[in-house]
Amino acid sequence: MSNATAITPTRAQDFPEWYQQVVRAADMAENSEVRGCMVIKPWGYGLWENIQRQLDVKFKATGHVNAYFPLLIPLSYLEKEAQHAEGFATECAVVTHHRLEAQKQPDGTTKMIPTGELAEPFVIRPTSETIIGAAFARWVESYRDLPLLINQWCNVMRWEMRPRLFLRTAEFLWQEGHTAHETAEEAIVETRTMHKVYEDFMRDHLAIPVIPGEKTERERFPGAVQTFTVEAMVQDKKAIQAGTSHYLGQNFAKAANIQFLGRDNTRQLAHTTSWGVSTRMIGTVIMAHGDDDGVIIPPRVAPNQIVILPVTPKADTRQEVIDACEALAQTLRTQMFAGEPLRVHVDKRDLQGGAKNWEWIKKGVPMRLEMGPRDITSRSVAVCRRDQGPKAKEFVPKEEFIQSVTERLQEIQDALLARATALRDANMKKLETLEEFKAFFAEDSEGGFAMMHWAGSSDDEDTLSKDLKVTIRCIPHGDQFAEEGKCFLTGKPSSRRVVFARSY
RNA sequence: CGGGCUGUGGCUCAGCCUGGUAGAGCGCUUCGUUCGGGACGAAGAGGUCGUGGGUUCGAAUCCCGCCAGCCCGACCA
Repeated sequence: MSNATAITPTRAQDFPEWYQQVVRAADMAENSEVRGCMVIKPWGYGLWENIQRQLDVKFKATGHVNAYFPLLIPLSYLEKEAQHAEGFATECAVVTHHRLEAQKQPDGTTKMIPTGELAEPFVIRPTSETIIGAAFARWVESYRDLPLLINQWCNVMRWEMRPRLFLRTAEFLWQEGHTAHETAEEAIVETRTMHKVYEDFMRDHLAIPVIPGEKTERERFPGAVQTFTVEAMVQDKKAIQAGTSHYLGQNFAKAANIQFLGRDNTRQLAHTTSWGVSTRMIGTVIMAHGDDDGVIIPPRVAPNQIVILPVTPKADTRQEVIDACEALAQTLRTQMFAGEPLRVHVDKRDLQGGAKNWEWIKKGVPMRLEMGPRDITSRSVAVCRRDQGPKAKEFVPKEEFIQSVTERLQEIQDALLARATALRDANMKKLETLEEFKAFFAEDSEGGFAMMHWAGSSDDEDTLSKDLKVTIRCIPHGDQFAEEGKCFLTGKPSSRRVVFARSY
């Protein structure tokens, strides 16, 4: 029995269900017994580790250092910045007690009763601006203490009503950068620098082209002066916000009292920024690159870039084949790809070859190698690329393969980026009128990114959001968006197009 | 937080209307055949049917309470 595709349903049939099935088939994560929280399994976590390590290099290269702050935030801290507090109020988990009392029940069981109520409750961090701000206030006295360039890798919790693996979970992993600066100019440069880091990372490491831009007031981070975003398009033509960086002005410095004595001997408030990406990136990778046979992971971030599948048709040559595979793996591991040693795995499990092969296809390992007795004799390997069909197979002389392996991986990386770029470009349209706009986002139409002239208000945005379920994803940077025109809704003059889309 | 639905072996579900103490497919184990390959056959392991109470000779099945989860909205990295 052979299915046409490994994943049912296909993307075209039911994209959300396809996504769930792909995550499961790739063994990346599962829903846990804790509502809204997921178990990230080794294959999914391995991807996160690579994202984390590679991003961390970029953070260090731009002058940041890592630190760690408490999981629990005093409730009063959240009350310091009104907009911020309001923004997160509906999704906070609150810790109110600090001990349990074992209470024997008549039926012999034990119940644990929370006691020891806290005088001031703690909130499990939904983000750490407030508590890091309090630390910054202690650390900063003089302009000589600035800038502070801190990053934290941690978990946060937002009590989401409708969780989905990786895309929206109650607890998720992320990094949050927090910086404090002497001047607004410096803080804005920092915000833009990190925005660029995210853009580059998405493109060069995850093979996902993004549209960098600024959020409108309505979509802005609560308490921020400016929010920058990188917006990616995934295969159902919806937008997903992949990373944000915020220029916070002096709002949080005021709230947390981050003051310093300036060069002119006056007391001044610092200018702060924050920026982050989360495990949502994994969901973005899956939806951007996956096909009807499962996940496709870009080589640069794949937990294993190459899996070697020993072909062992006869018991008496089995060990010989496995030894040859191990030897090849060792040779490959001495090579570097994008600055890191190749990650090669030999799958020696005693399973049927076909089942094993399909397992790795569904997991999205970029390259599979098959080696059997005949290949040993002919000194060749069978090479299968995940960005090509499941049956596509090229027999390559072993030495030639070893010489060309990193180029081949780069080809896959490039092919994925090219494919994702083509998809995005094919679904980005410049539209002029409200009628065109409505047709573009009609229930039965494909949708995509609509580039529109816009001069409407936040209320206008609200209306469009309610009626058509579309939002302004960003006011994009870049010359191709700069042109004179008239707002499609209000008719007011506009000098730049904005990007509208449905979003995750 | 509003509206709808569902809780049965690891997973997906049937059985419930018309009460008689459990079934299928997938997965798992073993054996055999096959295999440059997501195969086939046979045997087998695994469930106090979410939970508490009620009706009944007898409850997965009927009634009431509770709990949990899912879907559709509002919210969101």
